[in-house]
Amino acid sequence: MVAPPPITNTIRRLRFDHGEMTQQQLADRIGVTRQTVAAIEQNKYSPSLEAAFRIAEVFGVEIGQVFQWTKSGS
Amino acid sequence: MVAPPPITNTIRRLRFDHGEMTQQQLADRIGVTRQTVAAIEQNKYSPSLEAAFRIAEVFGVEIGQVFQWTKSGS
DNA sequence: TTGCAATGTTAAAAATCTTTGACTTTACGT
DNA sequence: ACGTAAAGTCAAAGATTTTTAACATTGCAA
Repeated sequence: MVAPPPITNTIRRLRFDHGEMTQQQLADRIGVTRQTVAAIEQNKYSPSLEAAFRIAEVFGVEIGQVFQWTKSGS
Repeated sequence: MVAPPPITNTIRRLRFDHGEMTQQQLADRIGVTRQTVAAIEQNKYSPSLEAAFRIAEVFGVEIGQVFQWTKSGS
């Protein structure tokens, strides 16, 4: 599949709302690479559930406040 | 898959709390196969973020009420 | 202007998730 | 006992996510 995921996110805003955290710093805290954070921010693909949990934890919010799923189709 | 994921879930309970929904019925509603639901229920692996969103929607709860992430050692 | 940190981007390989198909087991009703 | 639905399990193939490594672009400060 080459279609972008129907899931958007507010990671970029959350990073800057939290001390202008860089992609690298976020990547280090959630245990993925800088490129992975960049790709997720740009909705190239949506992360694993575990990565999503870690990101939400870093920012102290619920997963739903980081990722927005637009129930398309159906 | 080499190690079980540090994410557990309450799908089995939720299915039975919602009219004894079968794995097949849940699978149909979230767009995956029966084997995938079975594997997730048994924590063989954790699902994609999109699958997690769909499951939570079926049961009308937040992702955090379906999946529990135990922030273990990292 | 030059240098540097942050970010954007790509390709290939690795890891993980999902499907398909088949077979087994369990539980329940007749 | 038999038939059936639901669930457990497995292997191989397919799809998606992540890593690794490299190079390009942007913005800002000295």
